[in-house]
Amino acid sequence: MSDQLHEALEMLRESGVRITPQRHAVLEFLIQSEKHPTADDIYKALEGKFPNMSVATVYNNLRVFREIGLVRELTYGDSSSRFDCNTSDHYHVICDKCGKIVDFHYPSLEEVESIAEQITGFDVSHHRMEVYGTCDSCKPVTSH
Amino acid sequence: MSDQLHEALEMLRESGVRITPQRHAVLEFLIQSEKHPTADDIYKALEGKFPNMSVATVYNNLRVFREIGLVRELTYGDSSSRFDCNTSDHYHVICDKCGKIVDFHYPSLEEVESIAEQITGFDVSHHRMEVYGTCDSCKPVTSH
DNA sequence: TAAACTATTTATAAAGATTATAATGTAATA
DNA sequence: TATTACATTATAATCTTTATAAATAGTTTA
Repeated sequence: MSDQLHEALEMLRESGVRITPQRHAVLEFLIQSEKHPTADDIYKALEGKFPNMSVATVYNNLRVFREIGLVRELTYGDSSSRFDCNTSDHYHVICDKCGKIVDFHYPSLEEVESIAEQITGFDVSHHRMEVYGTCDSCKPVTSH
Repeated sequence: MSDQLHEALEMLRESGVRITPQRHAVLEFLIQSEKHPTADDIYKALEGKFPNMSVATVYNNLRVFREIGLVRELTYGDSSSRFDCNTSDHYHVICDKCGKIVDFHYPSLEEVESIAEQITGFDVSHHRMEVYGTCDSCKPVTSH
């Protein structure tokens, strides 16, 4: 079992949240997934193991995880939210063509936050940023 | 009639798009609106003038405007898209409490784009960024 | 101008994602 | 064990957006 899963389970315990088989499975899938799955991705992936599991269970658990701070919900232009359990600071690069999402580390844009505070008078709490483009596999092949 | 509306109508003409009364009204509302309305906001705002107008018309026209490049569609965490006809480069600061959206000018983060290109191998086309926090009217009153 | 064609609107249905509800099941506690 | 609280399931409901088909209006062409 990965360290990350261990830590996550510990966080659940500390929050007084029961660790049910379904909850464990959703969490495990999220952590081992390199992608950033949608609720439906998770639901489909666990269909084999839990044939009777309800979509509502997936959504409920994702909400619990989000409230505890275990996962981040990513809302892009497309219809459904994606879930990311990598809570370390990072940004995402998203392919316009195939929707692939790649993590991308960059020093946090703290200056933007403080300038926004000065200009707008908001108490700034956080920001989000994504970069869009065409990934390697979607680039047109150059002809010679 | 505002210059911006004039320009927008000109762009529609050049694109060979008919300027119907409904289309004109949607565009006018978008331009005069300081907010960043949802499709439903627009629909409700024009109910008086066009009692028979269909929601589909609002969506259709917003799609047309977007395709021409007259408006930007903003997708945040909440359920529905918002539409912004300010096409000049700017970012948004969003209030976590009341949802207010304030425009905010900041030099474009071109460095981020080029670094993302180098790290990920994507052909980067654009990026998005929003800053979140609490606006002035939603700040708790400090007690002395 | 009349006919033909095209774009647009309307009304409605359908799709898709998410949330709410109620009943059932399961674990924790006294 | 009885009680309570939490979770899951199944299902319905909600909400946003898109699709479809019919009706309408505008444009083009003969």
